[in-house]
Amino acid sequence: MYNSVMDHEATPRRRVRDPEAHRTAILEAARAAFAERGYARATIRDIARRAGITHGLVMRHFGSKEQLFIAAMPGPKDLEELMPGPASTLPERIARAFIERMDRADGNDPFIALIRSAASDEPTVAGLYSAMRERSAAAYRTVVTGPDAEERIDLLASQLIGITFSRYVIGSGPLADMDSERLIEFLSASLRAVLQGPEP
Amino acid sequence: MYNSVMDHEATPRRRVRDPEAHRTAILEAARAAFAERGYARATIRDIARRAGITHGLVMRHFGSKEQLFIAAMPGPKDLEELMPGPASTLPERIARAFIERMDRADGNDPFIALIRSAASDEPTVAGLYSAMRERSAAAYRTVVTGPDAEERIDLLASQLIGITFSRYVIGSGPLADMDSERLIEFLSASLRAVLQGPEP
DNA sequence: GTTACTAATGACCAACCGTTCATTACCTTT
DNA sequence: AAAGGTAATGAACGGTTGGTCATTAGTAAC
Repeated sequence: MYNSVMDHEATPRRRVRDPEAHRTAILEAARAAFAERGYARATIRDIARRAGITHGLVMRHFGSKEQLFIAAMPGPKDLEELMPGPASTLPERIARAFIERMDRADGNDPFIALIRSAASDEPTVAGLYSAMRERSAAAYRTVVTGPDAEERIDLLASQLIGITFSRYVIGSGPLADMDSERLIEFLSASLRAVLQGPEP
Repeated sequence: MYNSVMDHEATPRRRVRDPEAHRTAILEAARAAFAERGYARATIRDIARRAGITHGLVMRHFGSKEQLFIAAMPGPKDLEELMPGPASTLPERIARAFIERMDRADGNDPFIALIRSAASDEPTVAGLYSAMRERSAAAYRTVVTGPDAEERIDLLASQLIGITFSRYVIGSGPLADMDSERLIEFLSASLRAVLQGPEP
């Protein structure tokens, strides 16, 4: 009477006792679920289903949905990989590092999962963008000079954010289908314009 | 026993009979709620509370949450305003039209509300970006020529998307604080680089 | 074979959601 | 003043969610 939904299966589930394997399976399933549905719409029951276990076990391993999200998502290290430190030939290096890393990432990549999750949850999206911007600033502050350096760096980050959504979040259309090398060329030209500033 | 949540108030609510005023109040409240919490997390009860009426009345006026969302959000006209048709001096006109329109918009602007909603809901974000891209293509296809015109247009759209998130969704940091005129100059230079393509 | 430990299960709960609908109160028309 | 129409209310419902917990079943040690 209380719960009209079947929360059980017809035949009792065969028990597999393997906590470590289950833990990693949950993390993988969580990344996929958060990426597909976003944090708010992803459910623990769905994550458990993907991992081939019950939702009670997910709670046992990670305590709460939020702790599971934190455990599944990447830390600052991944951002460092995306935007490596100062380089002499700036635009090309920045463009190449970003595009090549993102193009290589598969569906289970934690950074891709974070970006897709961010598209569905407000606190997450704010955190992601501030992280990307802060990382851009930390990486390029020493090589981007001038009185408006901070603004140029922010414009740089905004370009990366725009590419990210068009190519990796939506995942279809001309930009998504574009060859990596040509995209890097275009992005380099565009970043150079931003870093050099508006010249007549 | 069935519903443990209080769905009523202690003293009966004083009834105000004004369907038109209520309708517009609901639409305003809906834009605010969707912008703040995203489509999925926004609730009809909260929208009704903001509008000063009951959630039953929201259902009466708009039938369902989805229909309310559609009614509250802007149509293609707003995108036309954001990205006007072909112009001779492309980058400057594109940059100016976009930035000036967005900077002018207040918190209740339907387009701002749509963008903020998109940051919290997956179907919405996909719809928004495809709309922005299609509008970019329709607006600039006749003036952007060459074999890779579609890709350049898509890159243009991605830059607008990136600026949108950094400046208008997050709303803080160097790019958000930047003077409109300087931003237009920077964006023009960046768009020119994309539209002209990578030249050595 | 028995015991002890704990991984794993699944029934249950409280809260909240969108939606429905009988009831009520306001306003206009007679 | 009575009636009719309908704007507005709020109780109820079915469904889903994150979280709890008593029970069960694998497994290793003795």
